[in-house]
Amino acid sequence: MVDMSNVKLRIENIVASVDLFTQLNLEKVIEICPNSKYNPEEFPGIICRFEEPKVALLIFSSGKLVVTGAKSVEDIERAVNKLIQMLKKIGAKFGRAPQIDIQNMVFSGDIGMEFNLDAVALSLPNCEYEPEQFPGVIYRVKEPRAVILLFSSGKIVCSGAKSEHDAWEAVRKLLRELEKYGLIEEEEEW
Amino acid sequence: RLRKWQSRLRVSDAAERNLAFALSELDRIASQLKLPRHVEEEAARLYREAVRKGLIRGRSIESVIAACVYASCRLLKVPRTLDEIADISRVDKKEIGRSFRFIARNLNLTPKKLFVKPTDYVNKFADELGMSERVRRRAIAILEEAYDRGLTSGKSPAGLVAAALYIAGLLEDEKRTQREVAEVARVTEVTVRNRYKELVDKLNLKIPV
DNA sequence: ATCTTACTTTAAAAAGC
DNA sequence: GCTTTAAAAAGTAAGAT
Repeated sequence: MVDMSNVKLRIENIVASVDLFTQLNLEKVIEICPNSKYNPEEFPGIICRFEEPKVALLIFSSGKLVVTGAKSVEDIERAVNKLIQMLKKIGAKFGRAPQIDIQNMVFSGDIGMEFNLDAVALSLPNCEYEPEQFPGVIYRVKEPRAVILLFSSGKIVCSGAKSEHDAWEAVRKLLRELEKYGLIEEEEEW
Repeated sequence: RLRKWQSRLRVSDAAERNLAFALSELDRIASQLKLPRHVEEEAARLYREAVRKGLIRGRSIESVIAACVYASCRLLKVPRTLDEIADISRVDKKEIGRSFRFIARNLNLTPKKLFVKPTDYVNKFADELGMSERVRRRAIAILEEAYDRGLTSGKSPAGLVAAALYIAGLLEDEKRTQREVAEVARVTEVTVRNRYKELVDKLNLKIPV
């Protein structure tokens, strides 16, 4: 069993796609969104920012949304409900509850140990390490699908997971591989 | 029947034209960088393999050729910075880097195969700076100790070599300015300075004043 | 020289080019 | 493929002071 007791993960960002099941007139929507931007020439959606909960929303005429920057699923639900209340004042009708799908979760974390990334890159299969271009090792986990960036400090970034459980599973797989190739116990002998 | 034949001819025509363009671009880069023939040949081989595996889709021929040149240099241990290649390519460094990582992933060019010893970069930069064998040895010794002390992970190899040569130059009385080493290594003076500070501090190097 | 700001990498969706 | 959005990691870069 891989020891995960010293491993930490902290959620940094959640991205969700949402369907409100209502067509929207973006020209009208702009006027009720305080800090928003809408340039159909460069991007087809309204870019709107909420301060509470602190998220950014991309609003499309199809009634679909992308909500980013949230630190919890609850933040996303609150943001969507807040937007719905605003849209109701502008006359939008909602026949059914919005559908919210978590698409991506980004975590920052710490494995609690330093790494010699040259050694990791030499023995860990299917990893990328180009220190001239980026300081971390890039490791792709197939199942659950996620990508982990591993830095020499032992700090990590895990993205692509659709749940916290998947993120932990992905990190567990990375640790199993690191252990399998003898990259875990180092410390003194670099 | 005839139509099918013609379309096949057209397809092979386009493929040949693309290959001819790619190889002429490769020739141009190889001659400007004065690359040895075997490096150019390996780059051509990598490019044909990339085409065979359909890795060009969604990427420009020029970025893939530049990426193959860089990969070939790495595989054959002929030190060249990505910046040098980007200088003479129409594609920017970022795009070449992306294509390079993409073909490396798909042609099984592992970090191990692509690894170029810092020693090779020491010699390349020292050649350009006209520095002695004594300075090179000293720089390599500094780099080895830095590696053993865990000071190199995640850092730019070019920046580390530049700083090591700068320090070795000071220690062996063959000084080169930070600006000079930064220029050949294609990093900024600030990077040389940062690596220099860390190496001198953590390896307790005594720099003559 | 040092500071601040910004960009490199990862993931994913939205509608349209 | 690209466009836009958010956020972290650690390194490097650029422009200002």
